[in-house]
Amino acid sequence: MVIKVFIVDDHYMVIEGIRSLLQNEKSIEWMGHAMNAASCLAFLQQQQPDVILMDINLPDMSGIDLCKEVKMKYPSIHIIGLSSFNQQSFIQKMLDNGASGYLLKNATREELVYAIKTVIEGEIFLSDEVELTVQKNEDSKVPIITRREMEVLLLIADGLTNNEIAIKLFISTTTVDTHRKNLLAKFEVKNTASLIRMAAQIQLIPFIKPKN
Amino acid sequence: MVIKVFIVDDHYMVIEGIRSLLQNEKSIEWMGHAMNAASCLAFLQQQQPDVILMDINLPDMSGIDLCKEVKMKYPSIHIIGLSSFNQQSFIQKMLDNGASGYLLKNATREELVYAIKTVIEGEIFLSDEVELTVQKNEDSKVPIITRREMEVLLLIADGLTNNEIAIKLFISTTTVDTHRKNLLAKFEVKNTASLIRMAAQIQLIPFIKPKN
DNA sequence: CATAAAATCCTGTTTTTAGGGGATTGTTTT
DNA sequence: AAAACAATCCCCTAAAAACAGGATTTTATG
Repeated sequence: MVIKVFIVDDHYMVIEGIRSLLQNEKSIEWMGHAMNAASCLAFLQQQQPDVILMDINLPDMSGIDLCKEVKMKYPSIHIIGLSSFNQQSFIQKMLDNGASGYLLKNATREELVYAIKTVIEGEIFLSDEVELTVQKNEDSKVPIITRREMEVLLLIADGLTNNEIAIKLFISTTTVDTHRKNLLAKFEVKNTASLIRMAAQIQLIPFIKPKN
Repeated sequence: MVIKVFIVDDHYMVIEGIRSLLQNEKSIEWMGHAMNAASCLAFLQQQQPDVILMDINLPDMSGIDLCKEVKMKYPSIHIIGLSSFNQQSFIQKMLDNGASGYLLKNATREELVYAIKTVIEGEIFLSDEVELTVQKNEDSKVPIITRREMEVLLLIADGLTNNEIAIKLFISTTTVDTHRKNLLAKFEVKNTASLIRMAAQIQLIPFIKPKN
């Protein structure tokens, strides 16, 4: 049985690289590619692959969200996350959203083929380096914050003081301070600098700074 | 005349992708690849290509520094920067260090070939999108900070206070405060939160937090 | 060698955060 | 219905950062 593979990545060179790596594999059929989430979903309405290799960073939607949506609509498709970074937070989220594996972009042909064959069997595949990270950073879990805390976090990142945030949200400064304290506690950091850094790294803070 | 091309990238899939894209180009000869700066430099001691496609993010040394070193030792080699991100700061630094062009990883075969042929002529090649960014973000210029300011910035991002930084760097707390003031001024922000956010977004702060 | 830039240090004041305690009202969730 | 959570508010203290306005020494660089 031939395994039908589809890829979603916004880097043409990566698509081409994977295609090239797979072209001599008789047991794998290349179905094509999409360069964003929208065209991926459009493609899936026509045909369904067995495995999707999905980049984490897409222009229109994060791979994490796309993964969730695809698994909801087509539960039988196996998804392998794909990215350059060995970021435990992303890997965890992908797996939580139904992904069957995670592959780094410096993987070899052998790893790639093995990953596809593993997830088809219903098993989980993780790159060697990824597994190490998952074990190593087991303690550094992504904090669960509330909606209000998120609002406050974003305003802190925008450079507002507690007082300015209070005015903006029509609440007392002491309330803002409490939210801030909770954020520091949940992120297990002791000041704003570390808080913003962590939040930026796990991509809680959007890149484009909205003008007020 | 055949153009000899070499590539330095730590992502196997990108190497394979470029190789695949170039394999039918008769005017281009594939010399091979390196997956880090060290093996690139080792290779150059044996043979010299005409063009090097160089990733910005390498495991052992930044592409920006490697670019400088290569151009110093082998001025006749043309270097094209390669990365996933359309980051004006990196592009500028690469060009300052002697690169002849900058290509995004979502470039097509045509762009890739055109880029190689352009830089061989001694001209500068920039991806279309890159050129747009260079123009678009002309106002939001990347601040030029000194080495010491960079050290302080990283320690701030690590969550250290001025006093802790002072102890670490064997300088006075007031000096750290001055560096901090200069950082705020150069980034045109008014507090630490905005500073760290901006620094994280232009990728001045490394992802993997070094353990002290 | 002269000038500019970088790195160092200082004295203040004001504002903002961090840390330690609370407490009350709703809203989920079990 | 009780427990857990979210969101709101309060007091107090100490530490840290931001703001202002200096100065000196070292290190590059034309």
